[in-house]
Amino acid sequence: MTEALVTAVSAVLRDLYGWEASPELQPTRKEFEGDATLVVFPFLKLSRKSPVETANEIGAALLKATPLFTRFNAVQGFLNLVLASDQFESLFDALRSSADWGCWPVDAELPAAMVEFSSPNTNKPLHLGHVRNILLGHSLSRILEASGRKVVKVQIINDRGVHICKSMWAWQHFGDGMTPESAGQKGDHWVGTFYVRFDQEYRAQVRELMDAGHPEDYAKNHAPCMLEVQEMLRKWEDRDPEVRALWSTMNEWVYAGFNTTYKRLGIVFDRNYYESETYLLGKQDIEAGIQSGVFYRRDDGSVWIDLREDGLDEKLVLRSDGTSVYMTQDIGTAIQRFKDFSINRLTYVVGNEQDYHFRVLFLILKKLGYPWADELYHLSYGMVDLPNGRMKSREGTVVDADDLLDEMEASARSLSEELGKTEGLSEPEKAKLYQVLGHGALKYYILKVDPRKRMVFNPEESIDFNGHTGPFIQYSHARVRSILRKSEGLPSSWSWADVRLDERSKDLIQTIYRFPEVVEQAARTYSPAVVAQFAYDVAKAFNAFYQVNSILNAESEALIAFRVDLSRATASSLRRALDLLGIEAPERM
RNA sequence: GGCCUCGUAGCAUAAUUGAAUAAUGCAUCGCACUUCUAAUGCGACGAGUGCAGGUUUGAAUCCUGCCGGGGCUACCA
Repeated sequence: MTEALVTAVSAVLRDLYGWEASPELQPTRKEFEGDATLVVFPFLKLSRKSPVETANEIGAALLKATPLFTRFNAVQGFLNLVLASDQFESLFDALRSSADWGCWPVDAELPAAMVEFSSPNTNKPLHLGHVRNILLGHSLSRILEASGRKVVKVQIINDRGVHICKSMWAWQHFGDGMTPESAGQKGDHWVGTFYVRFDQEYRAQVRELMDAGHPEDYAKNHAPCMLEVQEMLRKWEDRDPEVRALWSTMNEWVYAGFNTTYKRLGIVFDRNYYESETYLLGKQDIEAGIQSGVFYRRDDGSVWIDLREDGLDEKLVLRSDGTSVYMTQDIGTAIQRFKDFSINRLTYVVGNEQDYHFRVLFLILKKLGYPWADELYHLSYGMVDLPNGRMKSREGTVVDADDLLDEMEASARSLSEELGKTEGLSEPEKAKLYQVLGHGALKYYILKVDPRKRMVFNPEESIDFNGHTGPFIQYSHARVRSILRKSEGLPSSWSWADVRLDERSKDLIQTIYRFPEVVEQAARTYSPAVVAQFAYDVAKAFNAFYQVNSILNAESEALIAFRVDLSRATASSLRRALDLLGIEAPERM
């Protein structure tokens, strides 16, 4: 709803009842006549009349006060207002006057917003869970940019610790000196096989020790391979050149693999943080915090914070031997980031199993007195389940990201060829199209769900191209573009004097008009799902319009020109909305 | 045990953060292509929102209890 409507309605409410708050106008449900609806229940105590009488009273006053409305009807406590046709005309004038309707100009003065996402470990390839994380992080970044912020995208790579030492140990023993190239494997997958190989070896050794009569605890702590891995970790920390060399070689393999997947998904980071460089951060901040009384040291030397007054527990921030825990490092890294960049906001895209961690982290930073602590946000997304339950690596049900993308592209190919839609395209064009469609299906399937909710990933539904899906929206876009291509050279001038709006056109205009509010809401609620819903609404509204209105064969030249303009606005809104989701909009499909 | 979270048609998701007869898609059944891409549109069928109370003019949304799923509860997060 436009400003004008809201101000007109509030003026009348002030006159009538002395009501000062801003009224809530909502779109009228389709089953009633009207475009905007005012809920009148809140005014009953002031009007001291029945809901219908009150609605009629307000409606009559509005008609008298403003030309914005032509009619109204009162149904129970709902006042349905019919907008004057010229209101839709000005909506359309507004939305097509802007070259990028829906995107707010970037405020260069404002510090950037940082978004951390993906943040993988370097011991195994990316899987479906990372995919949700990555898609959310990327889309959120785009949405924040569209809402007028500069954005800094970062990931923190967990490149050190026992996990990578396990892979290193296994490669030393079973790798035969082979590299991803010589093995013909993607680097992250290659390293991942050694992580798995280590686990097999470890379990065998534990079993052996137990068979020799040792208790389970002992066996787990004394398996030779595990002792060697721990020794390797110690050497890593002592910067042993040999260990460090192998470590960086294997991590490089992994990064090459990750980068291939990121590139495929269209993901770019502005800055990578590596734990090997940040894991010592935070200790000084803890010391400082002890001085200021935020933390306290126990007799054994460990350092804690007492959050019981805040409804949480006591939390360790430094071990008794002086080494860090994750919290220590996260405190230091957050502080570091505000030094590294001119930012005033930091969002972590991390699964909801870490809700507690982030509550504590943010609270600690607040207590340490950082003014930006209020601008930290944990976009806590739900786990991705498969139709038969949770992904379990031990049961081999983990969905690999690369495999998934392959399957999506293959499905797009077979479906498109079955429909015979790709005649005349070169093979590279086809490959590109199938990638765009397959990824579009996957991305939309994941992003249309509220990030906070746990979701079920059904492989069969995810490759669906009909209904509430990415390809449906892409298809709608392609159809509009096809019409626009054919409209080239036709007369393009028209005026409102020659055009009267039908209901479908009004719906379409009203839908597209919401774009800026949608972006604002998506940014405010950190929810790409809001944009996903909008894109679907636009596609549906256009298809409904298209079904009953001929565009290129409309009755008059003016009407053709108008409808072409409306189609153009539709296409660009669709393209931009999809772009905010990280989805490409093909010209034809 | 404590804390956090979720429970909406057969399935998957919505519901502008408290408003109208709970929306959309899939599935099922039916209708519409000599017309700008039918990967489309239109219609039918299908839930009263886990259960029981409460607050409110009004509750899927808020409160209480119970049932059920998930997460966290380590000097790992």
